[in-house]
Amino acid sequence: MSVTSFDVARLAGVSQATVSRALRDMRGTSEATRRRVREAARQLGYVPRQTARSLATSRTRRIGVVIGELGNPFYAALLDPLIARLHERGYLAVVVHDDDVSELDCEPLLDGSLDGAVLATVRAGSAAPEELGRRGVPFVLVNREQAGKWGDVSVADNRAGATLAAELLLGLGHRRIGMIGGPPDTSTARARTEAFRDALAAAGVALSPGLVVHGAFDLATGSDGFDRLMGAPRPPTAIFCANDVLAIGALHRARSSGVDVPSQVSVVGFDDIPLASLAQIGLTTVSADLRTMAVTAVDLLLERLADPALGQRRVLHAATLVRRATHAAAP
Amino acid sequence: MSVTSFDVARLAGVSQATVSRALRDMRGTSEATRRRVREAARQLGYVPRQTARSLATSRTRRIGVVIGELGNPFYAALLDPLIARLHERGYLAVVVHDDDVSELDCEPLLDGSLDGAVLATVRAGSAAPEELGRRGVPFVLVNREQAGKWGDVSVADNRAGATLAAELLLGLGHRRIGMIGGPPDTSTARARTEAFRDALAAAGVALSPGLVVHGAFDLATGSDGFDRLMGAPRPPTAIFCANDVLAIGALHRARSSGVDVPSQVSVVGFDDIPLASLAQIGLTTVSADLRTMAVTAVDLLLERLADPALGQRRVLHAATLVRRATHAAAP
DNA sequence: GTGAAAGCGCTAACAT
DNA sequence: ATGTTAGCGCTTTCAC
Repeated sequence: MSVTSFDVARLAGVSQATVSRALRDMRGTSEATRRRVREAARQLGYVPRQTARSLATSRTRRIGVVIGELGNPFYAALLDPLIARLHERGYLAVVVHDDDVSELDCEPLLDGSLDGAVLATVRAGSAAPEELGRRGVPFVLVNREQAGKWGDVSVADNRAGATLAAELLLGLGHRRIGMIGGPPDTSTARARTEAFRDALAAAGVALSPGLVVHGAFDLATGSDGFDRLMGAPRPPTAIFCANDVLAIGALHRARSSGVDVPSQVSVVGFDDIPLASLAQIGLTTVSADLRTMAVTAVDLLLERLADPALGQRRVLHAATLVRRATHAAAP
Repeated sequence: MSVTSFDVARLAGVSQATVSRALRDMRGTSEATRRRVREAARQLGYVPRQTARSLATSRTRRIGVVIGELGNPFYAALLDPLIARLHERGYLAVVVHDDDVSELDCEPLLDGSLDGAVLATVRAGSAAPEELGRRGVPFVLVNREQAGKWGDVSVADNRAGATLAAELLLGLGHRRIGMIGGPPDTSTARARTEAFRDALAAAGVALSPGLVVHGAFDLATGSDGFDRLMGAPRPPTAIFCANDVLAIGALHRARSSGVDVPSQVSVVGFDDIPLASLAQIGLTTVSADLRTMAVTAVDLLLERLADPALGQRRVLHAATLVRRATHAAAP
């Protein structure tokens, strides 16, 4: 078929094994033969077959990235630095689409075609971490986490972040506060909702059940949630959204229904995705530093590949408040 | 190491070859043994090694997707349906990052680890198409194209789209019109700019060189371009942007510099990325139907894998005008 | 420093 | 219908 290391060997007048060694600059090959081999390889346009190499070494230099719909700007914002970092460190990203509703098919992660995996969409009931752990596939959880004895973790300090949001709104004099939460089986939605509720409670403010809605982390949930909250008998003067996508959905509906933000109602998000900083949006939000979170996840995983004996690690990224244009004092 | 088809064979009391056949439901295996083999495989948690399979068959069920920074919402909007479609058809996407400035490293596309490639970022001088073509790696160009004797093509009808934009603005009475173009070595920027210029000329309106700026397809170029155009001695009353990202950058600057769109200046984009339809943006643009373009690209490629003798094909997707809130009659 | 040879775990052609 | 055997194209001992 196409050109193999045997062809290169023949042209260079050496054995196939020497070609293999020379091309990988292994010690135990003279500079002279290296040059001859390299020249022969160049002449023939030889590219080592990765599949053969993988079969022989059990390493593929490919990492699986399990992530949701990229139409969701949050996932796009997360995937970007993941891919960039993997690329920098000499790995290719194999994207495994997880629609976040049907159970993930783990087989592509277990068939030996990957050196490890980055899981960005685990839920409370996800089987993948347990499955990968038992089979010895190294992985890291990013963004969302799940208790378990395997896998490193790189997540935002969601509790601290939600507390910052609560303190901002309380400081602005808000007392009737609503929340648009995410899926309760995600660690992010859970931690953010609970910490926000706790922080309000600490100030003697209740997060009234009638002013809390839940749904998927998407624009529609944000829009509909905004409607529901503002349609309540006594609507809130501020809304905390469990992530930016929800918040942007809420702002969308605010605009189309003639509610002014922030004079009538404040809106605060979480994540600080790139969209949030667009002039037209100017969302006040909690920054989780997505880029650092992603880079850390990749680094944790690659360190583990280098040293499988490493203990389980969990990196919590500090959250900071980003004040833009969607918050104001309570009316 | 881990469990192989030999282990399954031993447990099921058959030969390894029979395991291979049974698990793939090949004709020439009795239903009884299939059941036994499947049961043994289940018991052992056997997953066929993809690398071994690939080495034996020269097929990997993986497609490379060469694409730019996903921080750019256009690429995210394009990658989403590409991945989804590949997934639907049983393929995994291996994302090969192309930073759009340094020369792409083709090796991952040539090392036999991919059945084919989708190229989304070709430029006039890109070597990849020629390289892949010569080596017999099937590929498809999506979004941007390049002349050449290999590879199928799935692109928008950029000329027709730009003509629609010109007609819209002319119809609104604009005569002093500016343009923010993209990189001149991309087929999209080129076709859109030229067709726009031609359409204006046909109406006796000149696209004055002083009112045309070029740059990368990013927000910064849109912002800076807007500044430059509006700072001209006689600023335009309408600006056509070669894509939505540029247009959103322009809108961003318009807002922060107190220029009202569309009463003072109209802005029209191209692509209709999801962002364009956000209420806060409401960009009037030309829809290229990204999703269909992506799905078509994948289908063209997979058809070619099934039948390599197929002639070269080029699918042009109709462009339509999407009227939102950034266009108005000339002041 | 280099060559010979034995795998890696499958698929597929060839027997039976 | 099933077993035997020969690859696929590398990496990696083990000799020399």
